[in-house]
Amino acid sequence: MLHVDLDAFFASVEVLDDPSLAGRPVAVGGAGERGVIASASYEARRYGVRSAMSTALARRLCPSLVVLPGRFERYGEYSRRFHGLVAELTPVYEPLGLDEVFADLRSLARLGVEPVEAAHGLRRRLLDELSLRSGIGVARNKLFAKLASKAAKPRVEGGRLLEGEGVVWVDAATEERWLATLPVRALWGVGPATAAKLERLGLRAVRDLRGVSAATLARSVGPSMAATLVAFAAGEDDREVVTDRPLKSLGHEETFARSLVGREALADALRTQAGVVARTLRERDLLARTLTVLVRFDDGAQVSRSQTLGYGLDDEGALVELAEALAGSIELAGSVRLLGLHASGLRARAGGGVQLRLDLGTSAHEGPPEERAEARQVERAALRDAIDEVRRRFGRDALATAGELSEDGVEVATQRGGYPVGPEDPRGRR
DNA sequence: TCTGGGGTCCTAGGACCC
DNA sequence: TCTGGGGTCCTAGGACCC
Repeated sequence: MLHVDLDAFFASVEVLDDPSLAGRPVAVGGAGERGVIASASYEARRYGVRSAMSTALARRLCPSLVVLPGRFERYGEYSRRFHGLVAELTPVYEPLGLDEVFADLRSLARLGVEPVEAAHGLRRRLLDELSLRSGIGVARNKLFAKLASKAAKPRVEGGRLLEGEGVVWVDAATEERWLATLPVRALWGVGPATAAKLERLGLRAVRDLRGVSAATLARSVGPSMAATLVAFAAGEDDREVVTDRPLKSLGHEETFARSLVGREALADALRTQAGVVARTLRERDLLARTLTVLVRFDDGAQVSRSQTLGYGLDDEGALVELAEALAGSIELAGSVRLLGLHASGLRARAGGGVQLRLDLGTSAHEGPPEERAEARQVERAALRDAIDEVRRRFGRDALATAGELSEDGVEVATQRGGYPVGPEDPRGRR
């Protein structure tokens, strides 16, 4: 098993696109008061800047830090090229996020290819062809490969940057001894909460987990995590490389620089988010059967409301309607720091088209509420497809819905017999 | 001046079906 | 009239990953 982890990926892409940043402490993340660092160059890490740290703290540690907003489409381009190089090695690979991948080299090994040599070759190509540095772990399973890639990376000690080995191979003789000394927190799936529970049982190192029964662990961390811990502590990990994982949910959430007060502000933000989620669904030809609205208040309390329908949605109007109903069932216990909208229960929109109802002659639908809602949804889907097609051919601004116009603060045209058309339009819009 | 935004998986309780 | 046990699906919340 191979695990490849790109060094400081987002920050590295920014430096590649703007060489004047080379050698300077660079971070990608939110710049505002509530911003968080997503990626930091090693120059920044020398000052103690780390990902997941608040930007405010990072700036205190490193006043010269260059903080850049994320350009995720650009990172996606680099990520696809990264995956392309891995794919030339083997088709049996599994991305984790944009900057990591597992690859199963067993079939390659049967052909006589040395996994460690393959790892060195891949690392060389990433550097030569994409100018990206990486750490690669080679081991018996995912657990050790991931631990090994971490060990292969550069690290900061006492403000000094130490070069990594680049490729680390964990062999059968050393893996057991090495694993025993690691803190439980190093294991996949053990975060702050689980580590604290284990600490209360007096379990700090992986070695401590050995000899503890799954039943004992399960009382603290649940049956699933207990089974995982027992296996990992023994160095066992039977997780396979899964080459195509279907997307299970997608969403959009936003932490506001200034918390929202009142239902009106919440509804406005929700409409914007429904637009983003609807567009993403349509871009990927997906329908969502479940919608979830998530609210976090200023005091940190978090509440969610979700509903599952008997049919899938991808239309902005329908998403807005449902999202507003869900948000309406949340008691506003203060100002809203974060608002999120998530779509799940995803399925492919068959053939890029929509099954029309045969009795869809007019919009005066009859029948039970759910059927009427479904009929409206089908109509909207057809309308939305037409709008998407017009915009694809003539540009995003070629056409706007009344809803979008009123959000812009532009007078809606119905009162005037039509929306103004032509270059003489005082608003400068066609 | 505490902590973002993209996701996955697990748990527990309730409704419902056979 | 009261009842078991197997199962699925939904909802809400939490932990974790990058």
